Amino acid sequence: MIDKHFTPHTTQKELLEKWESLKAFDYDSKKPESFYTIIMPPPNVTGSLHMGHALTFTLQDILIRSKRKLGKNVLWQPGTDHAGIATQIVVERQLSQSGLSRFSMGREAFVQRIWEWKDFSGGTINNQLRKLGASAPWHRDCFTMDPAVNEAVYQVFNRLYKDNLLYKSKRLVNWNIHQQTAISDIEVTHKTSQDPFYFIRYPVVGDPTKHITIATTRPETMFADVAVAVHPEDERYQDLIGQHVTLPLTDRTIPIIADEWCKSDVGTGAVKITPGHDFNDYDMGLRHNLPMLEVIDDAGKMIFPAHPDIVGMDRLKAREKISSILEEQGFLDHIETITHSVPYAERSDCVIEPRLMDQWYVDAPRLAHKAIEAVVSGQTKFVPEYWSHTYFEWMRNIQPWCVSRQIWWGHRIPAWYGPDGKVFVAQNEDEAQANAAKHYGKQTPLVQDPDVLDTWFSSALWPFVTLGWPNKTPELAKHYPGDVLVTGHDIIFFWVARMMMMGIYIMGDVPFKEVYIHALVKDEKGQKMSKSKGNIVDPLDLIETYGADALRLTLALQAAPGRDIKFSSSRIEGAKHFITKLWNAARYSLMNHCHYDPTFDPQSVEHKINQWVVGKVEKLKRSTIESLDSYAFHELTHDIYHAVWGTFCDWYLEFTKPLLLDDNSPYKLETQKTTAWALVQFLHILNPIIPFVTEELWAHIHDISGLPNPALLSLSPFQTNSEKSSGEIPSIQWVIGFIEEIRSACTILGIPAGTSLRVTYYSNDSAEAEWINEFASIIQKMVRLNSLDFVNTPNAPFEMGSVVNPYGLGSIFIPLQEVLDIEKESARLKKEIGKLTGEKEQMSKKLNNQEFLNKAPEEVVDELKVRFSTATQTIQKLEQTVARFISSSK
RNA sequence: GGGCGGUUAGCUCAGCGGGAGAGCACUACGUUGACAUCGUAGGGGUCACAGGUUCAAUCCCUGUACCGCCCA
Repeated sequence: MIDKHFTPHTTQKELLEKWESLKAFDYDSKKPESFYTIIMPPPNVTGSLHMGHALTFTLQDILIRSKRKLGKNVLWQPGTDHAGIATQIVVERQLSQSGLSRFSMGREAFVQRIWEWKDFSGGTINNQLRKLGASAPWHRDCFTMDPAVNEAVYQVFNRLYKDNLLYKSKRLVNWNIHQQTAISDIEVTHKTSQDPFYFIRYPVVGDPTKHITIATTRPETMFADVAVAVHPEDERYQDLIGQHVTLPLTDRTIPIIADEWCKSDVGTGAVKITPGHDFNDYDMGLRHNLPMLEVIDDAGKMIFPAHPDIVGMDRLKAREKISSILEEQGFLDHIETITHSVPYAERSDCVIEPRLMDQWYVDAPRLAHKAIEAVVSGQTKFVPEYWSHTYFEWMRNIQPWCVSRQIWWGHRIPAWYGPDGKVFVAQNEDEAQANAAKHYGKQTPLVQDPDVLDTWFSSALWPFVTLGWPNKTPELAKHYPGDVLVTGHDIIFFWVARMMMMGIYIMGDVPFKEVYIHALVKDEKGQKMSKSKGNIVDPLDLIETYGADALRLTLALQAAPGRDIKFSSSRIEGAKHFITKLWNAARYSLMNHCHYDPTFDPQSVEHKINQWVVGKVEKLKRSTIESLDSYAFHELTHDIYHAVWGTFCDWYLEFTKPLLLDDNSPYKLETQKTTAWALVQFLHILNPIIPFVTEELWAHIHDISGLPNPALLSLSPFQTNSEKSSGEIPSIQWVIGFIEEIRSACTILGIPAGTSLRVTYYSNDSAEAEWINEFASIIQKMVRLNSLDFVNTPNAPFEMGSVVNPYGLGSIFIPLQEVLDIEKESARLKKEIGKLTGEKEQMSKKLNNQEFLNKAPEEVVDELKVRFSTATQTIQKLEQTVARFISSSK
């Protein structure tokens, strides 16, 4: 017999080893020609598993395991990402502890150091995913910095360059001072902040009595001012537009210009224009053909032509200093406090400094066009659909994508420069040299661009480079486009959009047919989990404490579209209890020799209770597949949860106890086989969600049933019997209601548990007579009755101290003599009458409404009529009883 | 400022045109030969507010309030 409790630890360990040694989930392209593909969004190679990973990979694994069991040749392509800046930051921090920096080490040694770190910690996350139960073909693992991927990245870079979709340009970029690199728009976050708002007087040229007062949060950048702008309709400044002002502390004069962008109600309505250090000003500078000046260097320090007193200072320190200089010299009008938003670098938490620089850009607006079309036309669908709005919103306003990064960890840009700065973009250095020789007419030394590519550049190619592109591999032919990309909404811009653009550009087809966007995992209070808040829940701790199955089940139960998951321990405890329940149901079945017979035909069963459970299980199997196809993970899991706990454990197993205990029952063997069959079906359905415990039980069932060692449950096909849908079995539903009715009455009346009950059912309905007769022993057992009789008359007699409970077409009669508390019973009946009367009134209102009868569908009207008459009869019966109580007690 | 989502039982959330649901928590009873990580039953909700559409609205539409997220 199997143990009393499921022990996740041992099972997980054993099964992981078994799956590994059997190469259970390895990919074989020769398998059936019906494919199912998910490309794993690659996690950071040196990262470790967090709750977001746990959710996304659990959902993907549920899809993959389900499709595998439904007979598809599945490919769940694993892989990891080099995560340029993030990884470099980690290694730089390690170095700084021993007083080193990347600059002191030099590029080659530093990159070598990162590779060492990658080799050391690189397997971690994949191993953690294995612990979660992820059934990926790990032998196909890919890394974004693999030589093959590097080749592909270079090829795409070259192709984009030749097609004029990639170019180098001097523009304003988001400069990360700490990392000394440019970053893209979406790596910048804006934080609301309260800061001083400086009002500064700029004297008007030619009229010493006049000045224009501008307001700014960044006075230190004034030395790069090239204009003052006002709104063209701002009445205060009409006479000044076109005139010039002297830039305080300098002898430069700059024009006053008019531009619609200016907001008259912010500050004084006049704003200084610094195209070299502000994005809005940069755009205005282009519109008005203004020069662009710089006063801050790449380390955030002030440079010439700033005031000599602040040159060399950090820009934030310089701000205070220049404010006091302005005040001394009488230019500072006053200072207010303003609430505004300040751009920060997401990863290093420092204020972004917009700077003018040469960077490589991908012409995203041109690539976006087809990527938008693909979603409009439905080639790629978002689930839930509304996320497409977010996608469209971003794609339609997309800016050129800055892809160069001034860091060392990543794909070095395949561009080489000649002595005169002429650029040679090539697949490799040899090719660049050859081109240079052709260009210069002789061998010429070249220098490779020092920058690397944005990590997302390689991630964007992931859906096809992992399949072998640019080689024409069988995998590429079979698995592109993939079926679905599963990810969180925070990643739509990063992954989805870029994969779409690159997939369509390179492959001529979308990278996936559907994008399933799931929620984010938050803490118990709904706050984002973060290290600084200290509210991180570690999925590995949860696996340790509750088991991987419990974690997976918890996440799946809560994965309703559009809602974030608030994670709490009470939830995962509930999931663990479910697993225990399943385990015990199996244990009980095996104790009762419910041996599994693979040749058993569930459609052949004769006992109604067996027919009933077969019908329920078949229905569950069908709904499971439907839920899966619509990514309704929570629906799927809830359905199974209630089928196992409610239908199977609470009713079926209790119902069949008398059949199993009676050695003479002609239905004993059938019931044993049905029980085992149902259990095995549950294991099949549950396997994709909770793979460990189901696999373990599957082995036990085969073992105890005397069957040979079976194939893994995870690899055993799951079949549905869609055409044979067993109809409802009305008798069982009736009996369940009957039992509930008696139990409820007993509890409400406070009947002591041990009271011996002799129940009689009064009805003149022949079907009900049959059902009572058929299920008498089962009912007696489940409600613990001493006897259950049937009398073929519609009305139960009135007897003082007895309960008469209307049920079905008749009445349940329970003599209680001295045990019954008349007061309680009257109260119970009156409450019931009140409730029913309310319902009845509402129904009669509808039934008296001619328009309802005319316009409502027939079945709705019919159903209401039935409910109305039932309620009417029940009320009548209840009122009779109450009336008798009253008359008897007088 | 623009966009998206949310407001349903004490808590966390399903449902989304025709009888208000689940899990957890709570109360009472219960060691009936799988399970106390359990069983049985019970209490608890003008489905944010105001209009509208409809025979019928928690569900659709409009507006208001509050909460959250994204973008500028």
